[in-house]
Amino acid sequence: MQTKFESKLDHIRLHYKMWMEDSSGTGILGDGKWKMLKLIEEKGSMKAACDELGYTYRRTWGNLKKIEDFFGFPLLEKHRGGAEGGSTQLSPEGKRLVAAFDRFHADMDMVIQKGFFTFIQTLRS
Amino acid sequence: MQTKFESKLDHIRLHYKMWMEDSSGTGILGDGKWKMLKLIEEKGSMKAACDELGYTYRRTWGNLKKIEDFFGFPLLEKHRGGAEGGSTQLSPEGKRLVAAFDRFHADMDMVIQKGFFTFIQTLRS
DNA sequence: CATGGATATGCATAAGAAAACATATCGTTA
DNA sequence: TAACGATATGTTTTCTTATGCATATCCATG
Repeated sequence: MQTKFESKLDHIRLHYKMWMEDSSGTGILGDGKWKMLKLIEEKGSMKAACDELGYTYRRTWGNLKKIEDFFGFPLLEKHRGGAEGGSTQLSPEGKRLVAAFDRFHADMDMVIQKGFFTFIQTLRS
Repeated sequence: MQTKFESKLDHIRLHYKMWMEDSSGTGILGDGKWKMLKLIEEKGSMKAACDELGYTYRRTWGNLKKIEDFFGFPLLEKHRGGAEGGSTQLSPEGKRLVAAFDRFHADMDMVIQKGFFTFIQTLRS
């Protein structure tokens, strides 16, 4: 055993969250909404996406409204009625936003894991 | 105006949190405890640090206990009694842990800000 | 050896977020 | 044109987590 920390280091798991707020502190985009937007696009439906992620429709609807309220234009194209009851997909802007965050998130995943590895090594030696 | 996003981009602020958990999901170290540990060392007292950060002593005490319970050795050297009532400072292990997290956090601050800048630029062009 | 002020810790309460519940609306299709 | 299923949104309940409160303990110093 090198340092007192040694025996515990393997049991430490890193987590992180990134999110964006407007100047009043309202949450605009974070991991939760990001995943939700992606899944909505995949499923073609808010309800289906909520069911899969285990979120309540009510909450999701409110959260997504915040983003659109902030930007002032829709990120989602929602349709009501029809045989399927309705459907939802990303607007072109929604797609752009998600794609940008995809990239950002992928980059950060990489550097943060690397930084964490260094952190653990520091405590080890 | 280049894209629909343009007028809002200046009002978006990035936030992030990093924290570590043990395998049962108990929070070990994160921004809150990290800042608290640093301030305790600076002030030489848990109470003084809590007052400055606006945290309740009760909560802080409980949070710090979790870390020490996880590691199984003290990160703080606490002293009760005396003219000053008591005092607290970091143990050598506490200092090591804080120093390692300092470095980690500084590195991440840099890359995340850089990544965020790129994210905004992506939406701008 | 009495005092003061910080540490130590249980417990009761309040605040805030999420879940649950309830209903209305919409519009395509059978 | 009746019905179905998803979107839309207000209201209530639940739960987690922080806060507040109370009280005990400790011990260098005057």
